[in-house]
Parts: sequence; C-alpha cells; structure tokens
Amino acid sequence: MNRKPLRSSHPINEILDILGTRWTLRILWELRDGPLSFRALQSRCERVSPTVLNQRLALLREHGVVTLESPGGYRLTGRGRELGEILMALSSWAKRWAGERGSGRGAGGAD
Amino acid sequence: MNRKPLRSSHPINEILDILGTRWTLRILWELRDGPLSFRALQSRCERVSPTVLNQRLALLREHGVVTLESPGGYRLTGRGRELGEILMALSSWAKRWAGERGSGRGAGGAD
DNA sequence: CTGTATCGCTACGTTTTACGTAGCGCAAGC
DNA sequence: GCTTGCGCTACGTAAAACGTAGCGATACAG
Repeated sequence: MNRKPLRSSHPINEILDILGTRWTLRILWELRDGPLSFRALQSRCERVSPTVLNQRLALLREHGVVTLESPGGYRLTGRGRELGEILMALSSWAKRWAGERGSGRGAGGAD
Repeated sequence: MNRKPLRSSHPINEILDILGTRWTLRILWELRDGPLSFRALQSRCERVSPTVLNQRLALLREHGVVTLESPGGYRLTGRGRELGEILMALSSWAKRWAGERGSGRGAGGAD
C-alpha cells in the first residue's frame, strides 16, 4: 500500500518523512510502556481513524519498529525501543519548556 | 493563524502533534547547522510549498524554537538547538538501521 | 529613476491525506 | 447461535498540502 519511494535518499530524511506523517510519533509514544491492541491504540489516539492507524502500523512494521503478536497486540521491537528512548528525551524537553511559548529564551545559552 | 488547541493536553502530546505535521521535523533538521533564509529552506525541502513552510515557521516561532533575524534568516533558538540534539540522536539511530527493514533485527536487545 | 534580483510571505484552484462511520471474517465465551 | 472483541477494509467527505503566480519591501546597478 505504501512502498513508493518517499522523497528522500539520506537515511535521516526517510525517517523524518515517516515520523512526519500524522499520528506516527504518537503511536510510538503510546506503545512506550507495553504492547497495545489495535483498538486500544485507537482509543488512546482519540481521533485516529482505523484506516490511517493501519497504514502507520504497516509502515512501522515494514521498518521493523513494531511487531504484531498473537496475544499481546502491537509492541515495539528492539530498534523500536531505541526510538522510544529518543521520544523520552523529547518528552523531557517538552516538559522543560511546557507552557512557555515565544516569551524568553531562558536556558540553552544563546550564542 | 493557528492558535486553536491542537488535540492534546499533556505537554508531550502537543509537541508530538506539532512535530507530526508534515515538514516540521525536516525544517528543524535543515536548520541544524546554521541559519537559512525562507527561500533556502524552501529549496532544501524540495517539495514544500511556501504556504505550509510559512505555517510551520510561524508555529515554530510561536513556540520559541526558531527566530527570524534581519540578516541571517531563520535560525534555531536555544531550545530549538536542544531539539536539534534530539534530532541528531534520531539521525544516528536512522544510520544504524539504514536499509534494513523488517528483515533482521541485527543488534540491540531482541524481543 | 528604471531595471533587475532577492527577500518574506499570501492567494487560490487542485491534488493528496486523513477523517468518520459502517461492517467484514475470525476466534472465544456463554 | 448469540454476543463480544479482535485486526482490518470500504467508501464518501472534510481538511491539509501542493504548485504556481504574484505582492510589497529592500538593495544594488546603470
């Protein structure tokens, strides 16, 4: 359903492209602490339609990031969990800056 | 132009939502090693239309991740650069697994 | 002052993507 | 043999992104 070349050559660009489609990051995030069934995933990502959820899951499986298992449901693979670690870093970044928008620069040291 | 609540409450979810729109991650990535003008950004992200590019840039500016400066163009702020670090981690993850799809698991902890 | 070039950005009609709801085939429990 | 839950598909509709053209501003040449 989606094996056309996306739009990149550099490995990072392909990933950026995949992760940049709607719900993909969110799905990965929801899977972070344990496997979930298709329908559980659906209700966690409140507005996702089964069509896209399935597309994302298929793509993620193609890339060996998630697997579907008979009892548990969908879960992260080894490399999927590594990606999850990165999302954890993203989460703490998000928490650090929560609420503040363009106000100040605070930390990070300008240049 | 875009200050409606997206679809989340948890800070990470808002970020996941923003980063999960098309081109956002790519824009951040292209900005990683120095400022770029609107048009330079446009040609780096080969198919992006000025409409969306502007929307993304506006949102990113609202969140204090990028700024627009008179001479240089668009550039990452302090918190933007922190986000850039996370993208670097993503890049090395991507390189580590480049090419391999669902085939083998190779390294990392299996499942 | 006119011409050219670049800048950030907007308008607008078209294509692509995602949505929402309904439902299929399947297996398990009662 | 009914209901419940599973992964997943169909299909018409709404929203997001596209592609192209062009605006007002600034800059620099002739």
